[in-house]
Parts: sequence; structure tokens; C-alpha cells
Amino acid sequence: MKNADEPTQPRRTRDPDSKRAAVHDAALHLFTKRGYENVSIAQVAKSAGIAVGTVYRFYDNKLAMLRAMLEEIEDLFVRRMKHDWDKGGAHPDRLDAICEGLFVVAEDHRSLLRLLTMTTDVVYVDGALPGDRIQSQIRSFYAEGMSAGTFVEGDVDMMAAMAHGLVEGAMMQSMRSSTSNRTEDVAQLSKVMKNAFVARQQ
Amino acid sequence: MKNADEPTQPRRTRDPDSKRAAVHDAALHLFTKRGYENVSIAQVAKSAGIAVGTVYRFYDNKLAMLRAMLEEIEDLFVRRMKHDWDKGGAHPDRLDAICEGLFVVAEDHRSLLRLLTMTTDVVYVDGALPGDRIQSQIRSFYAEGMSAGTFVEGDVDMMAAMAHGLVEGAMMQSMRSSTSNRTEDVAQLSKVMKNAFVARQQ
Amino acid sequence: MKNADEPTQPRRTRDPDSKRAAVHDAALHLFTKRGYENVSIAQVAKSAGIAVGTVYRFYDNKLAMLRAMLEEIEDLFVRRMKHDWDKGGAHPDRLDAICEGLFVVAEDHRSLLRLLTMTTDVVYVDGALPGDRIQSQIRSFYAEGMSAGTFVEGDVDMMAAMAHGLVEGAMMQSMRSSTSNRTEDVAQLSKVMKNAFVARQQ
Amino acid sequence: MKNADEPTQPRRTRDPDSKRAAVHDAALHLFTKRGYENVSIAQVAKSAGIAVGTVYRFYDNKLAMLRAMLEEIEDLFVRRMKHDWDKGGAHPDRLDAICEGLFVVAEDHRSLLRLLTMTTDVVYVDGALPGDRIQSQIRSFYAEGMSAGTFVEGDVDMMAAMAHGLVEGAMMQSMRSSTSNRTEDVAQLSKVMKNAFVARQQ
DNA sequence: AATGAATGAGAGTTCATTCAT
DNA sequence: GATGAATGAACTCTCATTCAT
Repeated sequence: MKNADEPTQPRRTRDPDSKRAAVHDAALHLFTKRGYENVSIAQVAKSAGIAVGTVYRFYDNKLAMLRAMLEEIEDLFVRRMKHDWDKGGAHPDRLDAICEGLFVVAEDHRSLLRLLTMTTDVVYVDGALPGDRIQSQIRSFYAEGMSAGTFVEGDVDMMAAMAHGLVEGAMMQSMRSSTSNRTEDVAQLSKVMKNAFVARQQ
Repeated sequence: MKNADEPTQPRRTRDPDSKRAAVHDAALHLFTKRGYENVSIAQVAKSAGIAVGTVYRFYDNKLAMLRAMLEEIEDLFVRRMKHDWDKGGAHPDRLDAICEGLFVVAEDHRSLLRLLTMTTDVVYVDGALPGDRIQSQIRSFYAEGMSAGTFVEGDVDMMAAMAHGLVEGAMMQSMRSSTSNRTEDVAQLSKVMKNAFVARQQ
Repeated sequence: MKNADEPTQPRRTRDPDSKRAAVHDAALHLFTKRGYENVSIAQVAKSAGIAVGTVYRFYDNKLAMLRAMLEEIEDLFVRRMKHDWDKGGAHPDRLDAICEGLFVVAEDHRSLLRLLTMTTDVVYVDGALPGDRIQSQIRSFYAEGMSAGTFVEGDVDMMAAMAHGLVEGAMMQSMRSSTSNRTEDVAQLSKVMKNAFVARQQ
Repeated sequence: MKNADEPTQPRRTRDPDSKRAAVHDAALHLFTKRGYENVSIAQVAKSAGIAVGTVYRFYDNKLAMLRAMLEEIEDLFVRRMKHDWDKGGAHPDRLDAICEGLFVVAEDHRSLLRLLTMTTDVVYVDGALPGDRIQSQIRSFYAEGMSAGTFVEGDVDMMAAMAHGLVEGAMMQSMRSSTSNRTEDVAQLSKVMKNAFVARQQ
């Protein structure tokens, strides 16, 4: 039985950064598991082991928490893609590198990725969608490849959108499948990507 | 004397089906425009021209309304795909037909499609995602094509997931672009789809 | 001991107008007793014997409740003053009538009057103060009397402000004093008012 | 080598009185500008350049800050009135002096005065009103004047209340009017006051 | 069958106050 | 003495759902 007269709680005992991280992790976990709208700040706070008010030291409001996470994962993807692309080499090989890189990020940040694919409704505003920055980055890669003659000709926006969808589909499948193996999944995605978007030599 | 042909005023007892449709349309319109969570039953009822309580004659609760709509659009897509596939012909040609068919449905039911891609968060439960039935249908087509040697070899689930993502990406892009033209978009999607998934003859 | 399984509460059993009145009275009582800021909607609802949500059927928000009450008492005063003034007669006699009339209203609406003198802080916006409409009405009477030569010359705004303050002081004193007698208080106010504002004949 | 004359930077330990004053001034400014309820201790602390906790060295709680200010302005008024009254002279002349004195204080402490007339709601408890000490002082002057036969006969409490209201009305009007001129306002107030409360010689 | 007033749990957010540092 | 991170009760307001009419 719990003694209600316990001296409430220790104050200022933990590393502040660990609290920020605790809020982040708790929120991410809950959002991913139950959906953003079905999670209350009180639940996040409790799960993070802090008081409700403390959550607001780290995020201005609930939506800001979500946006911060979406930006985080978008950043991770965009940076990784850039990094892999900028290593140079033939464009088709860069595609391989990017597919591999994206899967690595996805595997390391499963929850964030799921959040990215789940919260369209909540965040939607002025036609902007989560994932747009990723798609935009893909577009610029594609444009470069197309003007170099290595990628299939077509409307860049549409090509980028399809490539984005293709990758997202593969990732979600990989994450959902219990038997999947990253190396194989990456290989398969790479193969399909190249079939779809790399121009045939004649 | 009672005139059986009362004028335009809504009757004491209207055709129940027309009410159901009114609720459906009002909800779809509002959900799409403002997001599921930002629409109240009161607003739906008002927009449908009926009382709040009456909404509950047609749907057990708010979430059921959303699920019904998602099922509806999934049905539309699945049925159309089946219909197009079952017309027979070479598998690659069937791909063409399906791409065309899906875009037709998408164009006729923009709001429903939008709902399908936006409400993952709300509906998500136990790993099931809106769109799964569509993906499942794609899987069965793909399996057939693969065993016939017309589709690229690979893990069926992954292939179906990628195809699904590819199509969804194309559709979203098409819907978002103000300058897009369906015929062109379909052509481009078809081409990419065949490059990606149709086995090369040698 | 209370049975928690009681069928919550009867619904729709009371006259709706009685609910509106109950909210009004409960809020007025509590605001007057404890101060607007120190009263919660929950307390108002409880005191009115209804649910919190029901309060919002009658008032858009908490501040609207207060404003409605202030308008109510301002209206009562303004109307009464006009009525008394418009009965005609010599201006000094009208002053008598108005003093009498105002006291009648004040006595019948003690709580509202107190609210009027208490909530300056809350309502203050753009320099507008509760009581301004009353003062404005006084101003127009004064202007009339001054141009007729019956009231003391001076800056009308200042004269009206002083008259207003004088009356308000008298009313508050009358309300606070347990031994006060309306007839006497009115007589005294009238006398002072006439000394202060009625021009001496020579 | 330690330089005892550190520059303008706030010292680890500042003069406590300057801190107290900083809190006082910050709070007064903010209360007057935004209303007591709309100002947080954190804002006061920040504006005063000290920590939240330090505020509590000077005031037990938020309400105590307000009460201290109300007492301050009451003191100012009461002391000034006493001072002017005690200069002696004919009672009517003392009235002139007091009117002048009160306006001087009001002009020098506009914010405090505003606070005095605006925060009734917050402070109100047990029938005690801010301003009561001022009114009480007026009462004692009036009693003296009345027993000397120089002031109009009547119930002292009522007379004092009316005088108080009259002055407050004049002050508020003077403060609100952009075109007002103190000398004129004082003159007008004095005239009306004497008409109202100074007994006519015969 | 239809209504919509009523409910009240629960949401996000604020902030006076405390106290370990 | 001073700090400001942390607390959590309390606030206003919303809205899915119910049910007497």
C-alpha cells in the first residue's frame, strides 16, 4: 500500500537533459503506439516520470512536440541521403548507397519513421505534408540524374513522388515484417529502383 | 385536405437512405477539409440537416464513420483493380489497365482518397493500416504474375508494398499538382511500373 | 453514504429558462461574494445545479457572463434615469426623481450594483470602464441642464464624472450601512447634489 | 587582485533595497498595464531582473504585493490630506488645499491610483474595500468641520462617502482626459466640493 | 424515428509556490 | 541569499454520447 504522505518527489535531482530525452522518448513511444490524438500530455508526463508542467519547459505545446519529432526524422533522412549522394560515383551506384543509407536510418529510428507515416492528418496545413522535405531532396537528386542522362526522362515532380512512395512502401513493409532481413530488403529495393528509374543504355 | 406532395421542406420523416447519404457526404466533406479530429458530430449533423442524435442511427460512434469511409474507398479501389485485372490480357497490359482504373477512381473520389492517406494516426491499431486491403489485393495479382514469369522475381510482400507505395506516391502527386493531366500521369506511372516490375524478355 | 451507481441525473426535466436564471443568479451571487476571478465555472455550475457544459449553452465564455451582468445593471440604471428625467418638470426636481429612482434600482439589484463597482480590472479594455454608459447618460442630462442655465457651469465631462462619483459613493455607503434608510439617504443625496450642481438663482 | 568597484554588471549580491524597489516598480507597472490577474510572478521577476524565488523574500505571496501597493497609495493620500488639513485655516480653505494636494499625489502616482480603482475585485474580502482608509480620513475631517458648523449637516458616513466618490470621479476623469489641465480640474472640483459640503452663511 | 438539451470526463495549458542547489 | 527548475492543482472550455420528450 502506498503512503500518501510520501514527500511528494525529489526535485532537481536528475540531469535536465535526461528529462528532455525522457519526454521525447515517452512521447515518441506513446504517439507511435496509440496515435498522437489519443495520447494526453498527462500520459506523456507520467510515462516520462515528470510533472505535467515540466513538459512545457521543453515544448511550447503538444503539437510542437510532434513537429519536432517529424523534423528530426526528416533531418535524419535528408542528411543521410545527402551524405550518401555526395560520396560521388555513378548515379546508379549512388542509388544503391542511398537505399542502404535510408534503411539504416529507418532501422535506427523505427518509431520516428512510423510517426512520419502516421500523422499526416494532424500536421497537415496549407497543403504541406510531413515527408515533403525528403521528397524535395529526392527531387533535386533526380533532376541532377535526369539532366546527366542517367535517370529515366519524365516529370521530375512525379518521378520524385513515385520514388518517394516506392521507398516508403519498402520501408514500411520491412518494418512490419518480422522475418525481413535488411540486406535483402535493401537489395530488392535497389534493384527495383534501378529498374524503375535508371535509364537503359543502348 | 392533406396534400401528399408537400413542397421542398424536409419532411417529418425523410427517406432514411437520403439521411444516411447526407451524413456520409457531410462528414466526408468536413473530415477532408478540416481533419477528423477537428470536426464535431454536431457540425456533421448540422451540415447534414439532421439532429445530433440521428447521426447515431447510422453510425455507432464517430470512429465508425471514419472506418466506414475508409472501407468504402478501399472497396472501390479493390473492386476496380479486380475488374480491370479480370478483363484478362497480357499481364503488363493489365498493369496499364489497373493504373488507369485506379486513377479514375482516385479522381472520382478525391476526398475519400485524401481521407485514406491522412487518417492513419486516428485509425491505427494493432499494426493494421488503412490501405492494407489494397496492398493485399496487389499482392495476389503480383503473385499470379510472378508465378507466370511476367513479373520480376522477389519477395511478394515486398514487391506488393513497393508497388503500392509507388502508386500512392503518384496519386498524391497527381492530386496535389494543379497542372497535372491524368492521361499523362497514368502513362508515366504505367511506364515506371512496367520498368520496375515487369520481367525483361531475353 | 452515496451510491455511486445512482442513475447520474435527470435530464431535460426543468424549464430551460429556469436554468438560465439559475446560472445567472448563481454566478452573480458568487462573483459578488468572492470576486469574479476567484470563482470557477465549475462552482457556478454546481451552485446552479447543472453541469459545467450547460453553462456554455447560455454564455459563450466566462467573461461574457460578467459582461452580460454589467450591461444588465447599466441598462437598468440608464433606463430608469431616462424614465425619471423624461417625466419632465424643473431640472432640480428631476434631480430628485433621478436620485430616488437610482436608489430604487440599486436596492433591487444590490449584487449587480456591487459587481459594477468591483470588476473594473477584469473588464477594462481600450480605456472603457464599466459604468461609462451611465456616466454618458448623466453627461447628456447635465448638458441639457447647463444649457438651460439650471445647472452649474463647468466642463460637462468633469461635471458628469463628479456627479457619477457622488452618486456611486452614496449608493455604496447606503448598501454597506446596516442602519441606513433609503428615504433618508435619497434625501441627503438629493440635497447635496442640488447644492453641488444646481445653479444658484439671484 | 580584486577590484572592489566592479562595473555596471549586477553584483552577486545587490543592495536588497534596490531589489525590493525593482520588484515593486516592475509589479506596479505590469499590474497597471495588464491587470493583476494577467501578470505572473515570473514576469515580475524577469522585469525586475531577479529570480522568481527572490520575489518571495520581499512579499509572502502575490496578493501581498498588491495589498502593499494599495496601502502605499492609501498612505500617500491619507498623509497628504492630513498634512494639508493640519496647515490650518478656515475649513473651506482647507478643502481647497486638500483637493489640490490629492491631485498632486494622483498625478505623481498615476499607476498606483489606477491600481486603487481597478482591483476591487481581487482584493475584496469581508466587505472591506480599497479606499476605505481614505474615506475614513475624510470622515474624520468632515466630522470636525460639521461640529464646527462649517460643513453641511448630515450623516457623517454618508457625507464622507459622497465626498470620496466626488473626488474619485474627478480624479478618474482627469486621468482619462487627454486635454485636462490640473489647475482647472482642481478649481472645478474645489468649487463643486464647497457648493456641496460647505454650509451656507446667512 | 427523431430531436437536441444536458451531461461530465477529460483535454491542453498556466502559474503560484517550493526548495535543492 | 539567491536561483530557477520542478511541481501539480486548478483553470477554462470541448464534445462524444445519452435519453426524456
